[in-house]
Amino acid sequence: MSPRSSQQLARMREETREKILGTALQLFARRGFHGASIGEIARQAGLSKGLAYHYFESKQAILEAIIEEGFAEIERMMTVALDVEDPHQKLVVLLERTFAVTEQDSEFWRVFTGLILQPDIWEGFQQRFMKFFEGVIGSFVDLFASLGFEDPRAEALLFAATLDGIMLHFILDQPEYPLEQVKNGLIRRYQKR
Amino acid sequence: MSPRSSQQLARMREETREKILGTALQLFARRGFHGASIGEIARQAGLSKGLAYHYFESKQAILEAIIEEGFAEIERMMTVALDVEDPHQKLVVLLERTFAVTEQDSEFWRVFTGLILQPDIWEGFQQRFMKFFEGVIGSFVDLFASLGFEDPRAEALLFAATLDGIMLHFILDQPEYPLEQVKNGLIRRYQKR
Amino acid sequence: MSPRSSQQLARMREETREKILGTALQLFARRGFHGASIGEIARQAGLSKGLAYHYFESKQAILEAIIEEGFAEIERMMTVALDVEDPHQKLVVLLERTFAVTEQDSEFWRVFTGLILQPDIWEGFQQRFMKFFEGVIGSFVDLFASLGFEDPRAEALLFAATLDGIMLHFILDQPEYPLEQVKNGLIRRYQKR
Amino acid sequence: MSPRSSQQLARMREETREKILGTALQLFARRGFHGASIGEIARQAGLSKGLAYHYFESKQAILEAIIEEGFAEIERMMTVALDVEDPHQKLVVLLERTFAVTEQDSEFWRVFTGLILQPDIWEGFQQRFMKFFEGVIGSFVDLFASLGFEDPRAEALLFAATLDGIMLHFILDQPEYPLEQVKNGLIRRYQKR
DNA sequence: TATGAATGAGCCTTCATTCAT
DNA sequence: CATGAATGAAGGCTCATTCAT
Repeated sequence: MSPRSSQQLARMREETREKILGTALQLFARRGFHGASIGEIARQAGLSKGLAYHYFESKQAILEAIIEEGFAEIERMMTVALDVEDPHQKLVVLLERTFAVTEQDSEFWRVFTGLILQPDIWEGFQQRFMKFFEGVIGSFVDLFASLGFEDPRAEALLFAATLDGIMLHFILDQPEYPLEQVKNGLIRRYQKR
Repeated sequence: MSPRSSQQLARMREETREKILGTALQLFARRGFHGASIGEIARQAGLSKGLAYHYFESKQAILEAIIEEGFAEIERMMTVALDVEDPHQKLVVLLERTFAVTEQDSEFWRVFTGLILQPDIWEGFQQRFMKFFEGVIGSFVDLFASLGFEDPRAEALLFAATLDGIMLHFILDQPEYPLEQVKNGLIRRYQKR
Repeated sequence: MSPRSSQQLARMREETREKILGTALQLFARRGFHGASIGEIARQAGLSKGLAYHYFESKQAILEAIIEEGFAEIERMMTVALDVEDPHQKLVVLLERTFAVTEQDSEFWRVFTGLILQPDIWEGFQQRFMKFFEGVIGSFVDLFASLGFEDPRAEALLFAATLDGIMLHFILDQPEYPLEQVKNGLIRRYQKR
Repeated sequence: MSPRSSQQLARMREETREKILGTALQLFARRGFHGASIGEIARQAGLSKGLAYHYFESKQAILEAIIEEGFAEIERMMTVALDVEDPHQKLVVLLERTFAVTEQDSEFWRVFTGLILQPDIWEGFQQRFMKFFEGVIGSFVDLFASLGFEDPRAEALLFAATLDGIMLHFILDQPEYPLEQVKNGLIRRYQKR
């Protein structure tokens, strides 16, 4: 009733929500969306199935929230790179941020990549993220243009593919993958010029 | 032994088998392994659920057959690249074959990538393919060594990531993705030296 | 913890559980374990198939619960006989109890005997009951020893066989079988001495 | 075409028939009627499913043939006992024959006992065998009457129960069960008088 | 907010049986 | 006589979702 207790309540709600989301992310990553069950998510999150449905109206809604929050964090982390003026510096910051995100949210990327590969599920998300990807490619093109590349679009596509390929390999090899070494290799490649 | 001409029988069996495998590939690609049902596969392949089980002992076995056949074809297509002596030429042939395989079997790659991302299902396949991937990376390292790279291992990792990233992007954008342009960009990059 | 009165809940659970077990016992008795289906059990018990699986994790588990509960009751009923000191009196009490159990739980005995005859299913239960049977035979041997039989082991085996044979015949002929008359015949046989 | 070859053919038919029946008996004994499948029977008998259906029109028919043949053999073996005049001698021969049959056809008895316990399947057989059982009990009554028992019917029931109980125990303990010892115990019991 | 009983559809799989050859 | 491809009906089991409390 008091503002204090309602604040506490809101915090608890938020904690439960995050608990569900975190557990679901783990299980989606391990078994895929169809392979993970709400029952297991609830049990592992330490709450009842019914309660899970108080927080999310469906399994699909849980997935949507995961993707939404994942992208919110990614955008948060990447905005830093946009402020850098010097193109060489910008590329370095961009790489550093990208690798940091990759490393930090590897479970999210696993789910996200799996999702994107499944037309049936991805369909509902597609439109929401189209602009995002186009924006990324666009800023890559601008970057490589200002770095003086002959064919900045081709280079941007290669660059994007390389980043996603690294992410994929990192997800799969996880603790063994030499992310740092690969990052430095990339930085060197674009500094040499 | 058999009252039916055994040749005719074998052909029928092979046709039905391929029909099941092809349909399953499509549906696994569209909905993922867990999302696709044997019922739908059978219906779309024009046969009864029971018959599908006459040909494959489980859903898992269908997936295994798909992966097995897919890799058989890939190995068939890639062996050509191994015969080329000149390193620059070899890299070009390698790229050409890789892109051809990517284009030809994009549905297979979609399923395969989705599979690799799902620890639960992948587990059973892992061992079978470990050697294959290690072999690929190994031959990439050799190639870049003979091309005179300072750190051929780092370059090989980047190269592999780039190829897989391109494959991923191609799968996702399919008819729009400028595969040819990207391929030429890559060839140019390694020819400049 | 629970929003429902937990007492009420426990009672409901127990009632549903017993309903399932009772119906399953009937159907296992009528059609055998493999011949009875969960669907039919559920329908006849007035609940959904899904709910049956909420209470028991498998058909096998239902059977196990039936056997477990059956034996619990039998042990409860037979312990009385153990307290009797005088051997003649003990044998009479033993017979009386045995025949009472036979009559009361004839459906259970039908299922149990069917089970014991099917190596595939019985396998999983064997160990659990070995000690029980050995104990029974052992106490029969002691009894006939204290009754002064020359070869108490041989007599115990015959006695056990007779009891099980009577049980079998009673199960099969049910309302017509002259259980009382047979019991008296047995008592007379061992009193004559 | 020649009488010789048609005889051969008949013998082959008979052999195949017996092969199916024998294999089915084994599997029914191990898994029960519902638990054994025609597919497994055919495979284990070394022939095709289709061929099995040339010999028996249904799974039920196989079971019927097993029971029919089993009883034919039992009747064949038991007729010897009927010729004996002296009651004491007759009882001994009867016991010896019974135990021989038990030992020789234990798999059959396992199936038969399991069958008799399952009202649903047994129903169809009941009438066919009612006379047989009544006849057996009747001859037991006569026997014990001529042996001078006060209540020959009660003794006959006990005797029958003992025999069936021994059979049950023998089936279950198989190689360990001291059949010989038990048989001698029984003979002694009835000789003492 | 929180629980867990309850449902019903659907999934993988098995199997008795039929039939073209 | 003999084969095995083919079917269709269950059967055991799972699971997203709802709902009374």
